[in-house]
Amino acid sequence: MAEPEQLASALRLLQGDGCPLRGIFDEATSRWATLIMAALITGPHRFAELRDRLGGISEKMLAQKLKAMVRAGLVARDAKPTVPPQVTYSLTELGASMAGPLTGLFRWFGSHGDELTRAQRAYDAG
Amino acid sequence: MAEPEQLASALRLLQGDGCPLRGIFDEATSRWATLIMAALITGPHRFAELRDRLGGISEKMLAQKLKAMVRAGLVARDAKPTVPPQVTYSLTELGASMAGPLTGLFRWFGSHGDELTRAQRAYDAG
DNA sequence: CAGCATCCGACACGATACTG
DNA sequence: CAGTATCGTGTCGGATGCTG
Repeated sequence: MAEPEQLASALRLLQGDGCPLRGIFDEATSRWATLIMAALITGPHRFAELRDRLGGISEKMLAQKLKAMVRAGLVARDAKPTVPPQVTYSLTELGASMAGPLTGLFRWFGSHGDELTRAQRAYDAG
Repeated sequence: MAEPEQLASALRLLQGDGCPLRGIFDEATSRWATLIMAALITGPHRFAELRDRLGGISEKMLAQKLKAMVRAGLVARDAKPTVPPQVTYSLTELGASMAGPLTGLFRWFGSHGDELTRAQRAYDAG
């Protein structure tokens, strides 16, 4: 197969033999994290903006996921000490570097969405 | 920002206003699905091979996820009517086309894993 | 060997109410 | 506005045992 060794190493790490990356990977590719990343790719956003842009996420989950992503070094939190508080979230350099591969995935879904839904409908029909 | 329109459409779809793609996206990027895709990128595999390669997945989840991925048209199931049964899973053409963007993500994790764990450790220390 | 059925615990997630 | 606290529930996901 001769995959590039970087991929091979990623695969090995993902097999889960107590590797710490596995947890981070699960978190970073979890349901909301990818969508939050997508929302932040276009630039910094405030808490309420993210909540509105995402569609269906609860404030609890949003706060929780954002905290985890800050912890993973993907997202930067910038809180201005004003009243009312004004908190802005943005991608860190690390997060921005992940954005590239991620938008690849998003674009793929954008262009193959029809095939997916058609395949699924065909399967259900058969 | 001027993101390519394909990405914009993907983002719009992902906002979840009753869009059917959202469900498929959640499924395809769910915990095990990405890992199963990764395992299948290197070629067809049998059930037990996948179970062993994945590390930590239960047979129930594997069967369940494989079925969902077959339904989404990402994976092909080839069952030989022998005794004992011999079932091989492989990527469909659609699945293979998703593999590209996906390996991009995997490679990113392969090369930025250290930064992630370091960032997390630094956060926990602070 | 493949994989379905059943049971059950853990926790992901949402709704609501409350605080600085 | 940006969270935190608390509670309730559904789903995720593992362990075990059984079938073709």
